[in-house]
Amino acid sequence: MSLRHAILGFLSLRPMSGYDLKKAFDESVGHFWTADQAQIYRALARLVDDGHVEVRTVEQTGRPDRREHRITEAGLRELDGWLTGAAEPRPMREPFLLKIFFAGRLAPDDLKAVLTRHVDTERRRLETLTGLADGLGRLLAGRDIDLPQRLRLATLDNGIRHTRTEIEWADALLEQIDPPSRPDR
Amino acid sequence: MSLRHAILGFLSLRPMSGYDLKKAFDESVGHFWTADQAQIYRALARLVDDGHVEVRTVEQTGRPDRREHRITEAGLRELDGWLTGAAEPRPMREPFLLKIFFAGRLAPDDLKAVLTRHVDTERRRLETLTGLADGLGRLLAGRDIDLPQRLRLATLDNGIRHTRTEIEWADALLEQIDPPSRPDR
DNA sequence: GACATGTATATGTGCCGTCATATATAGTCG
DNA sequence: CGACTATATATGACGGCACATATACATGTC
Repeated sequence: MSLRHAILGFLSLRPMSGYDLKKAFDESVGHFWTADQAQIYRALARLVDDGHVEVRTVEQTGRPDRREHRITEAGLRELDGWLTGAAEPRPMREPFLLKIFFAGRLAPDDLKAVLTRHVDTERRRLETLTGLADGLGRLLAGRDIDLPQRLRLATLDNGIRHTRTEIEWADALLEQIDPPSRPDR
Repeated sequence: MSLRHAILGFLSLRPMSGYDLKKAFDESVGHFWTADQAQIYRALARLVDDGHVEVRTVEQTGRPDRREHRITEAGLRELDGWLTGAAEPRPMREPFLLKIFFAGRLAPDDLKAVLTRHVDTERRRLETLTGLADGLGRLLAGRDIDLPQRLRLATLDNGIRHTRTEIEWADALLEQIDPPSRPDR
């Protein structure tokens, strides 16, 4: 569902080919959304069928021709409807919490290992995200940041906050199940 | 993928029918995992094929017969492998962040409305979760809580923390884009 | 008496996503 | 020279998941 709307979102910024879109997804929303290449092309075909997008072939020399997709008026209306509309109820699925829910049968050391590995993964993710944020921060330093840019930064901030929360939670849980031994009073 | 493992998790606690499993999903992990009824039956069939689960029909009078599923030794090994194994790289997909990413084209009031509605939704979710936690807290008050129970509470705590984080983030963003007017000095 | 709800299992259909693969050319690296 | 990467689009196969629907009986409600 959302994939088509995401594509409309990108096409509202500028006309793009499927190839462009794949790069745009990976480079700009990659930290919270992944899109499969094959699926992008199929979604584009569907958007054209629905009249939300128009295509024209741009011939190129030395490289394959591009199929440039441009959003239509109907497509813009559809996009705005999605943007302002209610959130489609997304099915929550947290595989890691599922593991924790059933991890009572594990040996304590195995459980600790699972949690420690999780913290490591999340720490690495946090570094990636703060790295991205720092990079953008330096790039934009001084200038006044407009609303669209501010919103893009906000999506990054969201990831950073949730990653920090996840690390804090896992650390707290680790301490709970494996209290650091204390000298008796 | 995870659905079969989640089912193995439940069956490691006690033998269950598909109907039991559906209720177990909705009642105990419903706040972070949803499972479709049809999919549960298909997953069970597959688990039986793979030798991870055994079935026997329990005849009942006055109500339909139950097909009781019991985890096998191979199933337990599979479960433990999943529990201790590396997290399968789950594709991140945050539809709301996608909206925010493209929401720069909205009129400021529409954007504020989207964010405000989101905060409301998350606040309601927070109330649900804290309600659940309080209920469990009262139920377990005084007794000593064993590890499996502690882990189940931890999954709830995870949801509460992330929901709080989401609310804080959205509130901060709202203030950023709509600074409360201040009297001039 | 009709209708809804609970118990219980199962199939059909269609969408979406992932992975593999095909095709064609230009440039780069060892 | 051969292998790999980048540019660019497209299809086939397969699996998971959601939603609708079917069946059957008991009990509770208006």
